[in-house]
Amino acid sequence: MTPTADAPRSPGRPRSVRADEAIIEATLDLLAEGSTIEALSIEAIASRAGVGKATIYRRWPGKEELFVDLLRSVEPPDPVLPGTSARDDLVALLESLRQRGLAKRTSALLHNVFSQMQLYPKLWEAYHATVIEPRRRIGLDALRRGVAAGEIRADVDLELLNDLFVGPLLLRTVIRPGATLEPGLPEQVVDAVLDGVRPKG
Amino acid sequence: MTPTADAPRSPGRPRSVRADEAIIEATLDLLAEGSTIEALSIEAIASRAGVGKATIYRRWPGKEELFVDLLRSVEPPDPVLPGTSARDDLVALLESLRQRGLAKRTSALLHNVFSQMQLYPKLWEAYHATVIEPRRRIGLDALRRGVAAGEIRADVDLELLNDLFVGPLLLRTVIRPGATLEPGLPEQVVDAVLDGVRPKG
Amino acid sequence: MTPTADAPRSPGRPRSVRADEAIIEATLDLLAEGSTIEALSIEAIASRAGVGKATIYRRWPGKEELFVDLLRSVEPPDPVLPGTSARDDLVALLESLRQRGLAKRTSALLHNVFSQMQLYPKLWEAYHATVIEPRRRIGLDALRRGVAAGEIRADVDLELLNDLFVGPLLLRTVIRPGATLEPGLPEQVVDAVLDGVRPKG
Amino acid sequence: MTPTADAPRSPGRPRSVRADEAIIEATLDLLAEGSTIEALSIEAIASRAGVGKATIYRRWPGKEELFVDLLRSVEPPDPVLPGTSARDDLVALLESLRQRGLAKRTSALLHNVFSQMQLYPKLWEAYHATVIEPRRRIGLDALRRGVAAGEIRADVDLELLNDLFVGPLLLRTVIRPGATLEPGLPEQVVDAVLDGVRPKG
DNA sequence: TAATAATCGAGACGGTACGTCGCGTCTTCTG
DNA sequence: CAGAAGACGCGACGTACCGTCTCGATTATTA
Repeated sequence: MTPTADAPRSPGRPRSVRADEAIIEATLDLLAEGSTIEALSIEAIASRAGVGKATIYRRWPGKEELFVDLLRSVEPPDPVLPGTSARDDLVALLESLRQRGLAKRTSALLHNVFSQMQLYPKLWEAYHATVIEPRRRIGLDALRRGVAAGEIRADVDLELLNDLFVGPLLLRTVIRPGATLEPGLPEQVVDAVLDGVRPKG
Repeated sequence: MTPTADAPRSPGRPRSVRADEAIIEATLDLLAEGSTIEALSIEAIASRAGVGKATIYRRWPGKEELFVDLLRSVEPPDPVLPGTSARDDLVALLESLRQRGLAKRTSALLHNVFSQMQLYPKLWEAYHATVIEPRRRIGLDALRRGVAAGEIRADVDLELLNDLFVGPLLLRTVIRPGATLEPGLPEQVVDAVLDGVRPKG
Repeated sequence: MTPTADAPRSPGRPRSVRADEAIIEATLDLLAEGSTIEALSIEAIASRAGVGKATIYRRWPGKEELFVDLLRSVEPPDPVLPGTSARDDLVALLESLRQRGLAKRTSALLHNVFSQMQLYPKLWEAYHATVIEPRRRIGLDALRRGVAAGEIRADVDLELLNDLFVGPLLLRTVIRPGATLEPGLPEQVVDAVLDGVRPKG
Repeated sequence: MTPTADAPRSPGRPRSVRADEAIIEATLDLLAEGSTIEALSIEAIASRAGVGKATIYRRWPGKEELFVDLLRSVEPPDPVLPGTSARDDLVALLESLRQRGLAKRTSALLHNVFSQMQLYPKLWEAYHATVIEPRRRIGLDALRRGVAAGEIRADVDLELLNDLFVGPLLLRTVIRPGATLEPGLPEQVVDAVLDGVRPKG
């Protein structure tokens, strides 16, 4: 993950750890001060970090890659599912989404970067591949187990079903920031989708 | 809405409607050709539109404001619901969302602009108030009629239910822009949420 | 000379004399405030004069032509030569040059415009044709009369001779602006060139 | 003189000498092609020189300062006088003036830049001190030797006499560009001023 | 211990786009 | 008609960053 991963030890002066830290620190500082990604120039980072521009480019190909590393470092770990039932797994999954949504709202940095991420294709793709997709896969696995266990109908498109569960949370977090993310939300969503909303009988 | 809204008629030559259109058209063209917003320079728009840069800056303070107007200009009109049943209404509502997602241009634009807008609270609020909220209200009304008609359980949170229907479509359009939006999707979503996904019996 | 010269009286609303005056006045004001010709935009003149730009362009094709009129209005009249002798005529001619040189030094406007004139070919040519050339012709005529009267050798190139007389004055006025232009200068120059500077006998 | 004068060696990549030369060369080219100074944009110079605009602005604050340096760079070296006689010295001096006037580039440049310079007193003074004054001094020395050798009357104001010799050449070069600067001109001027133009006897 | 080699801060390089200003022309409405 | 007002397409302004490229000066490892 970090740019100074262990290598076969090459000759010459090694990369400065102080520079690594100074770059990261300067970037976080500038983001915390409210800079947009667009306004956050490599030149500004280098200047703030007291570092040459080339020192940054030596570590990352561009702005976006730097942010990918930055984002991954603050992303919470994948949720661990209880495995007791499909319902429990789905609730746990949505709960972790909810927690992140809450964190996102409290962390200026996260909010700042998240909302701009889609403008930077490489950044978005990297985030998609390393964060969103794995988590989607976890959800699909849980659904498959649910089908196998007879908890979920076998004739439903699981991709769609997954979106059915995740959609509302993501909508409230990303599309409609400010919406409520109250504690019971995951259960509500899961039960509504599992049971349907037609009157019984 | 448009920059040349009706005014008390100021002196001097009036803004050219042809220029208005040329700018909008050029921007949509460039976006449709795959330009990201950050790669979409005012200079390129002006050149493509056959218009001076100042003519653009005379209308909008910057790129962001231009995109908000653009967004509104491509926004399809509110859907007309058949009113035959809650299911039909919801399908019609989601179908209009799907159509919007399909329009390649519109989708690229939505995808690009949505996040940017969140950085400008007032602009986001304006868009929210004039586009998102009315449509949400239409959905909520349909759901209320469904409850009254006995098609939907009375004990469900309608706000949440609305998100349940809309979430998947928005997720696929905005969050996961490459995802499929096949013709039957609205029906699938509506039926899945109405019926639930537990095995029958 | 003025833009509103007498004409065959055309139909429609006549040119406003107030506008004429306002334009001239505004230009002189701006020059007096120290604006360079370059910084003196038509836009600034129009704004200062409370006049539309088209009103200026209706009178003069461009900036330079406006200045030509302005310059001519402050240029002293051609000198009247006594005609008593070639020497007297030349002294009178150079005296008028000297007077203008003195005026140029005292008038910020003249100094300002003169020193920039050469940058504006049309302005310079117009000035050359209407001011410099006629005065040169007057000098040449005086020289020819001197030759005819036997005061000046017949084998001298009169064009060159004229430059010999005028050169020093122009040099001190234009090229070396701080140089002295003391009262007796014209006589000194004329006598030196007429008599030569070799020791007598 | 050049913008890259010897300095205590500052950190960072040093200014490119190739860029220096390319800028100077491009400007001279454009001037030689007949561009007026006002038509000579920094953008055109940069483009012609294959250089970024910033590279020019890094060296000179603006157009004016660039031209001063240019002027000095094309200024021919001070003439070497034969010393055989005052007449020979003066002819040599004027010949060097004539040569300078003939160089098409230099002439165009001189004509264009001279006046501009007068608007910037310090720049003018610098040019005066380093170019004009030394050359004037050379002329004055030659005249003094002429007086000492009995070639020139002792009662003439040498300052004025110098202007008498130099004036015509400068007039034709700077004030009346396009005038003839034929080969024999220096001799003609020197002889005319030395001998006077009154009929002999 | 010396040579070698990759690093460091610094800053110049050729570019692209920025947002502004003025050009000279062209509408619009008002006198 | 001419007036002012001001928008139009155009092109240059001077600035900010881009990502790359020298510089002289440090550090390490290898010989």
